[in-house]
Amino acid sequence: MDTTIEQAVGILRRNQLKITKQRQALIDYLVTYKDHYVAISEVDEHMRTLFPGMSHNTIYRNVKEFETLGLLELKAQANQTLVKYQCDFKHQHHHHFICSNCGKVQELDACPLDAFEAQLPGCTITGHRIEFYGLCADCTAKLGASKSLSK
Amino acid sequence: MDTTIEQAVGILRRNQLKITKQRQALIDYLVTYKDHYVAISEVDEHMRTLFPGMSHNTIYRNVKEFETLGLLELKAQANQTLVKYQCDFKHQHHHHFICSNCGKVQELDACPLDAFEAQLPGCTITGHRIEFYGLCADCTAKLGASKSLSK
DNA sequence: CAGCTAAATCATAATCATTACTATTTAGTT
DNA sequence: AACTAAATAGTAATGATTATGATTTAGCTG
Ligand SMILES: [Mn+2]
Ligand SMILES: [Mn+2]
Ligand SMILES: [Zn+2]
Ligand SMILES: [Zn+2]
Repeated sequence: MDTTIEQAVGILRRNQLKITKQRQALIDYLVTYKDHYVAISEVDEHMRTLFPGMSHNTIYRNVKEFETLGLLELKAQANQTLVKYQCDFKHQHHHHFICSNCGKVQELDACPLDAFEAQLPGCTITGHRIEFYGLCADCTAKLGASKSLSK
Repeated sequence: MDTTIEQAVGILRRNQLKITKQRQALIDYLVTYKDHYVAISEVDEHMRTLFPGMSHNTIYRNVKEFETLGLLELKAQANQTLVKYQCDFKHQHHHHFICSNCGKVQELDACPLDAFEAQLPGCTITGHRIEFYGLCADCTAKLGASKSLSK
């Protein structure tokens, strides 16, 4: 039974990508944020403290490459791309609840795709994104349910 | 019975915003794209052909202001913000199907919020986003259902 | 209609995330 | 140990968005 990191390295290997110390460190770092989105600029900043002078290009390129391998999930935000380690490499279909306060991501199951398909006769549905936002149980307990937060 | 544009102008008026020719033109332009997302850079470009030398600042500021008024919907994309005229000013809750080929947006009803709420005990759900992507009926007919498109 | 004033716009430049490019280094192989 | 394609470094460009201070104008008042 491989660790999460060994799984990731295995994926790189299977795709004939070289295992560089920069990529190792990138994976290590992202795994520690496994269930949170991180701004890519923070990733950039972190990598450049580990490897002073590391090229922005390298960081951004690897993040994108890792996404196409299914290692990471990217999420466009205003003026920022967010990065999250992929919850499951088997790509089991699921959706997310994201805490607006602590950033924690929880997985949800059940997918209402079928219900919506019926409303789109003649269309070809190639994908969908379903996300819920709010306060996780911990943050609800701490902050109360009365906070007004971004949708 | 007001036209769509008169409704929009009424909203500006009710919020004590001045009706400038720039804002008029911005509304006019966006109404013609009523059911499509447009890249804000295209909006910028268009406005600056109508008003040569118009300040980027003015365009971006107004777009954002219009969003807070519920006139527009914004959508973060990698390196670009997309803009769409709000389908309905009454803010009836609904979700979207977006054609990856022609960009047309169709509204969907039914909302699976309840089903997911049950999976989040103790959490406070403040919002959600549900979007489907693919080919609309027209594009499916034209292009066939065999295209592989971005999720 | 002329005058007033806060709001809006202009004009210009700065910021900041992301990307481009080319020289150099290195992982993985033989 | 040598080889080579792939990866990285180093440097600068690009392009969307925002900042700032001067100028103009919409809407109001008399
Ligand atoms: Mn997940
Ligand atoms: Mn709509
Ligand atoms: Zn689904
Ligand atoms: Zn809903």
